[in-house]
Amino acid sequence: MTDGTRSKLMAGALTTLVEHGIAGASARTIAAAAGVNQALVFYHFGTVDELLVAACRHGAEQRVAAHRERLDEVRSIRELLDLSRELRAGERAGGHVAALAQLLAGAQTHQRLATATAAGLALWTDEIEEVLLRVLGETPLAGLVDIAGLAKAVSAAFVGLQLYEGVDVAGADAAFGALEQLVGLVAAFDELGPVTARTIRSRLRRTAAPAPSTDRSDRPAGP
Amino acid sequence: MTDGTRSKLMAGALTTLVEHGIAGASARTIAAAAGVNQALVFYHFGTVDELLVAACRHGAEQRVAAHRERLDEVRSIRELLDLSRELRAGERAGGHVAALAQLLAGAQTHQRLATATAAGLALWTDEIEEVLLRVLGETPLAGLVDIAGLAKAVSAAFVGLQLYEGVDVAGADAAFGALEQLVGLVAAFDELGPVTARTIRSRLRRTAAPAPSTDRSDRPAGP
DNA sequence: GTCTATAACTCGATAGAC
DNA sequence: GTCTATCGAGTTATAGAC
Repeated sequence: MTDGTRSKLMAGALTTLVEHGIAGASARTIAAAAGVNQALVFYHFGTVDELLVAACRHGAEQRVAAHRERLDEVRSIRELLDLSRELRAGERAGGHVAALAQLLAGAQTHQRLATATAAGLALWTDEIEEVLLRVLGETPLAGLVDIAGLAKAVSAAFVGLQLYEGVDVAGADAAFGALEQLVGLVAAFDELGPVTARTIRSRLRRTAAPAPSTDRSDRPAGP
Repeated sequence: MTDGTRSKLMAGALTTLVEHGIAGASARTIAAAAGVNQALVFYHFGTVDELLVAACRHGAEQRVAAHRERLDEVRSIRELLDLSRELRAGERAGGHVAALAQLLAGAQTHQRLATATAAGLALWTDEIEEVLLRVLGETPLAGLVDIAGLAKAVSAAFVGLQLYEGVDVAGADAAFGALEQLVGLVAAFDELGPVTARTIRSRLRRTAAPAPSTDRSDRPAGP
């Protein structure tokens, strides 16, 4: 299951993206990382880009599947905070988001990669949306912000923070810290008595944003 | 001022990053975009990487300077929301954040670029931090979250959202929309009577996050 | 399926004329 | 400072032996 030249090449592609970036992801470096002959890239995938597309799909499915159980048992904002810390710690070792970031950078000027990365990211946003709905569903926030949009924002922001961490570790720590404080506030807000929450909710609703949309007209699109 | 081969090359480098990505930013393509001879890249900058470093620095300084006036006159969360919409609209045309995103992707595996992009990003985070301090200073939020960290998070998240927009425009719209609703809530919160705000503040303080740090031990660092 | 060999090309970088 | 010409290395991709 972990073997087979195709799998080795896809895994090699992902590690190459992390170690050499999208600019260094050539058929030769990938094949070297996979421990197979360079010509096999073209035999199995036709082009390097197609290998990257396959690797993106494969990697995203694998990672989401690996975390699904853990995601499904999140029931509160506090637990969500714990999980996000775990995910970040695991990411330091595995570098899966780092690979996605490189693919996303390459996708900006490459139609074929764009649809692939959009699909890969969608796997994450769908999962995150479910969790957010479960966790924020009973919160005053639920009626006031578009949870589906928020899930997308969270995914995209995480990629940006991952890139930032690559050039300024201390800065990224501070950034994550501030966001944790922010989420902690929402949790505290949630833990206020239901009466207080109801009061705040009605007062906010009077002054605040437009009603959240329930549209479903999203998904992929090329540049 | 806009002329001189050096300037043309730096401008050419930035447009090349947007149009061909970091993977396609070669001396030849950059020189073509700048309308000058390929050998001049090496005469003026020694290597392509050094040109990218210079372009990063030049571009960031130029963009921050171009927006400083506008940033300095932001006095409320609502105005901040308006400005962020303007910035995003301008970005669609100019692609300056898109270039930064490509540099950041390249920086993940390139020490020299890492310090340059970290410095470029720091120009933005410093500016954003000032604005956030001015706007959130009197808000209950000020004592509860680290504003410096929040500024870094905002910058990094914006880069991530820019990359996301490159592969899913509708998704990015939804993401930005949700974030606007969220910020709108903070604004509404801010506009509640001071008495209500005080009550909420004290209640939150009891259950919520740790005290914000005032540390200054951040800035650049290589991978 | 996997290997070697190689064609056709682009890359960074330099030498040298002007 | 700017140009042409070019070297050597690395690139995608294919042909053909095994």
